[in-house]
Amino acid sequence: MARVVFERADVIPLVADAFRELGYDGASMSRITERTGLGKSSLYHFFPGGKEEMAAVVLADVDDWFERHIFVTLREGEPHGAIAAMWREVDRYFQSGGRVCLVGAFALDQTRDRFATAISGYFVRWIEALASALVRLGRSAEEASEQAEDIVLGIQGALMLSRAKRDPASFRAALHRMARRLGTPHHADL
Amino acid sequence: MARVVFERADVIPLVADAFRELGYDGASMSRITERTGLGKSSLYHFFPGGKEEMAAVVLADVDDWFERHIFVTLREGEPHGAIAAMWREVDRYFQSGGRVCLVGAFALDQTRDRFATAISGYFVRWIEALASALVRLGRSAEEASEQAEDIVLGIQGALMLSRAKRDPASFRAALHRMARRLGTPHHADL
DNA sequence: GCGCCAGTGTACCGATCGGTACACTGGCGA
DNA sequence: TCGCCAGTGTACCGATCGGTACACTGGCGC
Repeated sequence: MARVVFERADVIPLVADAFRELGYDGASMSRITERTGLGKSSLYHFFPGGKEEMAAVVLADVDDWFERHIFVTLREGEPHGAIAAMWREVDRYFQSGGRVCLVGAFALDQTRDRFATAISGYFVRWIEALASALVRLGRSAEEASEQAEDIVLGIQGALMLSRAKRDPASFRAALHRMARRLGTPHHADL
Repeated sequence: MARVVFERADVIPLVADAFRELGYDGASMSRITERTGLGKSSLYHFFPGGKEEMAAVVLADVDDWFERHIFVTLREGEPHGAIAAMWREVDRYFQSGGRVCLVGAFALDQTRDRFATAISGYFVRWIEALASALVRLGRSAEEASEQAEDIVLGIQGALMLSRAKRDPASFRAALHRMARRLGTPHHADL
């Protein structure tokens, strides 16, 4: 009787998808169970703290992904290349508009208050990292941080709008326009 | 014994606030009850269809507000004035970043699927109305609709970001930058 | 002055919520 | 080979979910 056995690292992305698509309140234990294929006992084995711990871990995992794939490069890499890489990674991570931002989703309702520092930290660090790359490109600190904020806010808005219109393709188009507006090189095929 | 008696029109904005702040799933009947001050019986009296009808009515009410205060003017008014009015009304409606967009909140999770046409219609009509004003300003149809999409998406993103950062003031700042980017006159004091 | 009915409060329904208890299975290290 | 323990399934808990039933109140139209 071949039984499927998971370990924690396998489970996190599955739980993340459930929260991302359903929201914190919409993701009931039974729905998480359905989507992940794990029973409640397995879920509570990995996350003794229950739903709240699941969400916290998932949030930290998302943050870690962005930190490693985008923020670090933005802070330390060659700015033009780092920004071009950001466009690529953002498009990839959000599956060209097929996926919404978990952090953004949590930010909108009262869930924000449970995870306030994680949520604001994610956005603040993204903006600061991007601004630092822009500063290294010669822009003033003020201009850089305004532009960085506009980009991050634009990505979130583009995700929401493409989902609202059921038009994932509009996400990529918006990404292209933002890249052009920023005035840094980017891959035409993104 | 002075008892408070509501009528339907009074109740809609109260229910709207509950959904806006809690999301569809987060807004349980008991929480709607607390926030509105109405008992369940009164709520079901006004909305026999329950939660789903409440959300549908509230969505239609928001749509109607934007249609009357923003979209109509955008479609038919003098373009510069109409766009300037849009900035003002948007800032007012969203209480300078103190309030999130109900339609956007519903768009992110599975709630979108319940109210798909209402949600996409709201954004599509906003974008088209704004684009029409820009066309009347002499911009090409393509340029106008791209710029309109960027503005609407930017407003949504700015709302989300200001809430995530707990920094309502950043919403106004983002609004100002968008207005400047659009290149149409707007009130400096918004 | 009286009847109607919009609006309300209270009590209740079965279903689902998040969470716990506990017995079990099977692969891996000693 | 055997014991341990990470991982699992099943059954259950009280609380809360969305929704219903029904009696009541009081202002407005006649």
